[in-house]
Amino acid sequence: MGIKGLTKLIGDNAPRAIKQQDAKALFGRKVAIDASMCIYQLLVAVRMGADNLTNEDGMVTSHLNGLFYRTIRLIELGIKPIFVFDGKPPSMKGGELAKRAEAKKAAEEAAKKAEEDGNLELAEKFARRVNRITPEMMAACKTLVRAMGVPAVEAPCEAEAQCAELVKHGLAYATVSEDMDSLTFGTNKLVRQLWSGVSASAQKKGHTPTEFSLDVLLEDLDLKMHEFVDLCILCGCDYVDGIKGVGVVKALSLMREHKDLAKAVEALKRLDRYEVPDPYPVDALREMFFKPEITAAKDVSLKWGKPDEAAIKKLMVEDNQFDETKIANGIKRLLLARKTSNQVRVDSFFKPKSAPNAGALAAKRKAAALAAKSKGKKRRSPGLSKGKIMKKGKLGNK
DNA sequence: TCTCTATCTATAGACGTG
DNA sequence: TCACGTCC
DNA sequence: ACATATAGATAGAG
Repeated sequence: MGIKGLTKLIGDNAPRAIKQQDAKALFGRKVAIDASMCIYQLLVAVRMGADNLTNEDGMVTSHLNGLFYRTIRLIELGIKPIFVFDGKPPSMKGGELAKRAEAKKAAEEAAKKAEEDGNLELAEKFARRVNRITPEMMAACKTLVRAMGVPAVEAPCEAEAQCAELVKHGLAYATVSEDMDSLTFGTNKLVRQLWSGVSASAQKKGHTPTEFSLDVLLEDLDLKMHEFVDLCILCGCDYVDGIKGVGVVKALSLMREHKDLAKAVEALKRLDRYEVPDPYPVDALREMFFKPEITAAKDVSLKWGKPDEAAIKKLMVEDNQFDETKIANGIKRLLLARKTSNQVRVDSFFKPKSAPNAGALAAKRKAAALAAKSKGKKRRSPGLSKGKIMKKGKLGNK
């Protein structure tokens, strides 16, 4: 998912656009969270052996557990979350890409894909995915966060695109997701791995939230937004496969040369050692990022209210058999934390920490090696302790 | 030899307890 | 503080 | 979604 190799491209060519910082740096900020991604993560991770946690009816509840505690922690950190939920899957992901762009070739393409199991596989995966996370599960998540006094936004289509809309219009400071195509959708700030810096247990693992800045990245890559979107498509995205032999580096140089996806693709087609997906509907692909189906920011209202204690208990304890004492404790924490979150952010308080530049990946590795040797006690960067702790963890697991 | 891509492989949540 | 077991 | 997705490491192509 996302854009193939984009993280590396940014790390190598626009390291200024990447900042590693403590979750505390988001104090007082509103953040638009890609709820589906968050829920997927929880479903994967929270299990007893092979099975998820379930209620007495056998319905999965792993995601509720995580969502409950994560929301509490965010509020405790003074961060104002907005959970944004996916709507219907975009038509282009269902293999209908061609249908919209070149209706004639749709059938042909489907057949071809069945043979070489390119996009079709992706489509199947997507369908399976939708089946596993039931509408009831999503509904329960919305009920929970709303009961906790946190807004839940239902996107008409992709949550990523909706998050970007909220950020573009100042309703949120950043999108929280692991998916790099948030940037392609035009969010100016993207925070990845937020959860690493949120829960007490995750913080120990040494990971830090990473903030990407679109404006800086465009400046340092010397690309206009539309050229950046073209670049992302060329690298391979959710809507079209990449081209074999063309990675981020080649894609960037192609964009530098041609300044235009259509021209770059034409150039590749002329060299017959590249297999360009056919059809390659440039305009329709661009439209997926520039005109995604979203609810306009002006039609979205966000309210952070007082937790509805009874509603939380009904959902968690009565309907899903969570431990009453634990839930009560959580609610207590939530109520207490609300005082903190009502404080106003004072920007001057948050000095730009000159973060250990997450950027130049190669440089980082070198630095780590060097640091290991000299053991100088400069700033204790998360990167340093990370290595240690992770090694320990690895041994412990085995 | 070097740069870039393709391929392989390890890892995965949050909390309380002892 | 860490590693582990449990959460539903 | 541990019957997967991702990122970092490394092998290998050009």
